[in-house]
Amino acid sequence: MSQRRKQFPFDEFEPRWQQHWEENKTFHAPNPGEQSFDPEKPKFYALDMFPYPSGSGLHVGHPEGYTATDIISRYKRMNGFNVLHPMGWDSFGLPAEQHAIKTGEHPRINTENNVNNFRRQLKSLGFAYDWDREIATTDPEYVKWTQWIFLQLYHSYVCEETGKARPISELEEKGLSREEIDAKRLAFVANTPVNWSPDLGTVLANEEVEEWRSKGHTVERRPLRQWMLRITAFADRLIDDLDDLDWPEGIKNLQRNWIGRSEGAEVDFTIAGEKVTVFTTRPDTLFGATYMVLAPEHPLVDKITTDEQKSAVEEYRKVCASKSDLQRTELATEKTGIFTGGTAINPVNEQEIPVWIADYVMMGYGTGAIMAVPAHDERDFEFAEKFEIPVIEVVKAPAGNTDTCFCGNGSAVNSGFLDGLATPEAKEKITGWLEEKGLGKKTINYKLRDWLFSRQRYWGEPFPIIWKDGNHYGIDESELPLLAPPLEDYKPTGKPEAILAKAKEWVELEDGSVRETNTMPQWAGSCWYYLRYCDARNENEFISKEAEEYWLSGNGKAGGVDLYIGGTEHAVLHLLYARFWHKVLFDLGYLKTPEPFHKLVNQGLIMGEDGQKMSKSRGNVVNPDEVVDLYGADSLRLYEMFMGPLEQVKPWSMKGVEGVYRFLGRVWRLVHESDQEGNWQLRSALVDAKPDKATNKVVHATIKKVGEDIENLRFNTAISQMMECSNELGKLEKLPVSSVALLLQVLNPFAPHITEELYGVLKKNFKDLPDSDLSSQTWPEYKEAYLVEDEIEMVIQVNGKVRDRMTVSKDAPKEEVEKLAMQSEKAQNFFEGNTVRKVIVVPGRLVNIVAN
RNA sequence: GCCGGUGUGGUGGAAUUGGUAGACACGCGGGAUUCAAAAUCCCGUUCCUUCGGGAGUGCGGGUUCGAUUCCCGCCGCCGGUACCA
Repeated sequence: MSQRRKQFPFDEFEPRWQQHWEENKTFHAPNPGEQSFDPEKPKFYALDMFPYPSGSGLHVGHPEGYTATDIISRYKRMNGFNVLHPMGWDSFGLPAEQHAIKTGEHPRINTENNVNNFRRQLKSLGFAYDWDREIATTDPEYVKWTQWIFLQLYHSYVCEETGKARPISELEEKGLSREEIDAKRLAFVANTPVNWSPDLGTVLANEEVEEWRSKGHTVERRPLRQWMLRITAFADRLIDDLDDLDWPEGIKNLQRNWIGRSEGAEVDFTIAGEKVTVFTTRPDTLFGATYMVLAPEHPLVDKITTDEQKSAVEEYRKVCASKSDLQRTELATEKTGIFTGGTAINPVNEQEIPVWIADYVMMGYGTGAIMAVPAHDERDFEFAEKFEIPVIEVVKAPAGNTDTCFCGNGSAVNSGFLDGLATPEAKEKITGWLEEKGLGKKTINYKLRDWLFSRQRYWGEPFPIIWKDGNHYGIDESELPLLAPPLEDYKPTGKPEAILAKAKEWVELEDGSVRETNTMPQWAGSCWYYLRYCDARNENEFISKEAEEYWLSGNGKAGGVDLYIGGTEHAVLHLLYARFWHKVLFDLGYLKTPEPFHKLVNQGLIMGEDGQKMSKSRGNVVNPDEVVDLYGADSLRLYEMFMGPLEQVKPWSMKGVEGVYRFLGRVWRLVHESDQEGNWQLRSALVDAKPDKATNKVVHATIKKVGEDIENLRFNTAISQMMECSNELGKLEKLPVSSVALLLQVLNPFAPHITEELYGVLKKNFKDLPDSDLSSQTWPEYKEAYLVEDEIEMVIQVNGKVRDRMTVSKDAPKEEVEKLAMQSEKAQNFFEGNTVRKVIVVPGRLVNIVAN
């Protein structure tokens, strides 16, 4: 292939056009206040999930989503929108730090090298980014505002009445004590069991544990003093507001499940005179509770265990403690547990039931204790079977149900005053009864935990916090950004102590106070980057009011980003965290929309040519540089979009790239032909003449379809339509220039280089064409009149099977169409001798003759 | 187990307010051009067939004049998630 002559000189003109766009700032999006800003223009904000600039550079998965937003952006621009289409770098991260550990070199250097490589690669693909807005989360100016937003969280609490974030100063005015205030902050310090990874030298958020475990790192639980963000205070809003977003239903569900809201009741049992509260979603089954289970770690276990059970209980607790959470769930093929010897009193009927401990009850969810109703809970049922505990039916299943353990809604039985009530009513009644007697209350539980926000790493934003006399204080805004000092040695301390503790001079301040040494997780920067793009160079605010109002206006929609494209891997973490921060800033009055991203689209993974996930170890990774080198940027862009539907998983194929490359070659040869020496010259078939009917039809059908397909993100079918169009134009002996120009114009968002180049050739030779680049022309309008045909082909079916075809006038009345169909000899062969029962005429499509 | 997605030629895929299944490409076969090749252009390409036709969109039913599309019941694959009480 490398020996082969190129079908068109992409290596010459692609870099030239890229330079042209850069020098002319063609894709600069003016902000309010700029001279070229036009307040009349509607805005469109198309956002890509910014990449982590890894050392290995871009792979072909990156440009999939980027090309999609690029096509939309160019298309919207041509339709008169002021388009915000930015790019930046999520540049904090562990690999740069590990590089620093190995080399002793500051991670900033490695990060910058990687960013430079990524930028070079992206520019070589001709994306219409406004590079004036480029940001990196590691830039000191960016860190400044990340820390500033943290301080907003630190200085805020959630008002219980309104559920909204409010400034801490309100609590001070009310005269709350330091402790009381600290207990309400959105950013707070907690001494809780955390996920500590010795070999990573840091703690992890619950959400991150699985990812790192799967990469082979160990994670253990231990209590540590950590910074947390009170995301649980926003749980309901994070669920409810999903309804207003145009997101894939699957992603919304993932978030709902992650937050895991469940309504139920807390019920107080009594064990040895002590109150023990359990959480249940089925308070209506209280009469069927035949035993109780505590989590092995439950603090009451020691107290209630009888002497004869003591050693067995100790033994069991030890086994549980040695298992990680993962093993505990993975090995859960069979229920295990131990009787404590103690009993609990069921508040509803004063009955004594045995108390067990078992590892299927988790200390971290609900209250760490459950009432077990084996008749109506599969886990309890399995456990009761194994340990021969009585099973009492308290919910009558609807007729016909054959479940051995019925867990659905039915009507209450064996339940005293609840008998006969349907499950929902029974729930309500028993909850009311419990509340009346002071034995329990209605509660909502969430799986979502508060966000563990501190890390012990070097390459992250330091907390803008100092400690004095055991209290923490936010530093003054004027001291931002607070950057970490360079270190001699970036190795983790090995202890659960942050690396920054090594920088004694930086940590210890003159007045005796010390700096917080933890840093923020990588998520911090990506929580608000879409805001910064709107006003990337603002030195006084994280975003100006004017920029915010213009770019992030939802225009009636919940979120200001009009289109956000990226991978599913961020379905929960990034998208949940960013929504959380956005809501805090919204409550505090800095933002006008309650949600960040109105429309979200997930691009499907691009697999290797072998159908496997691309990975270095499999050796099936395709580097875009290689593709650009062989076929050019336009071919890569076009192929990425032609592969299949954007959201679908699909395998890479170099043969497929060659296919679209050949198509672009044919487009090139609509305008050029080769002379004797093999040089390209203007094609002699090109004429400055009016197109005929058929040509107009295909060209205008293409304008229509491509426009509609872009709006619906169906790029693959848009491209096949353009292929058909160019195939048709290629057959013409006299090719009207205006038709070629129209094809180039609709192809431009997909393949911007070759189309601009060819249009440049055309306009030089045909002076009637508009004298400007395609990128500054408006999207062409199609003429409906060209699309309709006078004569149409209709199918003749007999009993639903195609037997013949006929050509009729488009205005032919039904009766005439039917008559013509009945006259078809081919059709007659199939219904001869049978009775014609009816004839169905679908105008413009077919006639079906039903006969038997 | 639960949630979401998906199943169409040798391959990627197209077609859904129910109306010609396989658009557009890839691959393959044949031809033109060439000393030859590459590139290019043209033709063919779901399967079976006694050449009349018949079958066909994961499988089995149903609704309908007509189902890839709607309904019921299964199966496979991909992704996520899991003793959450």
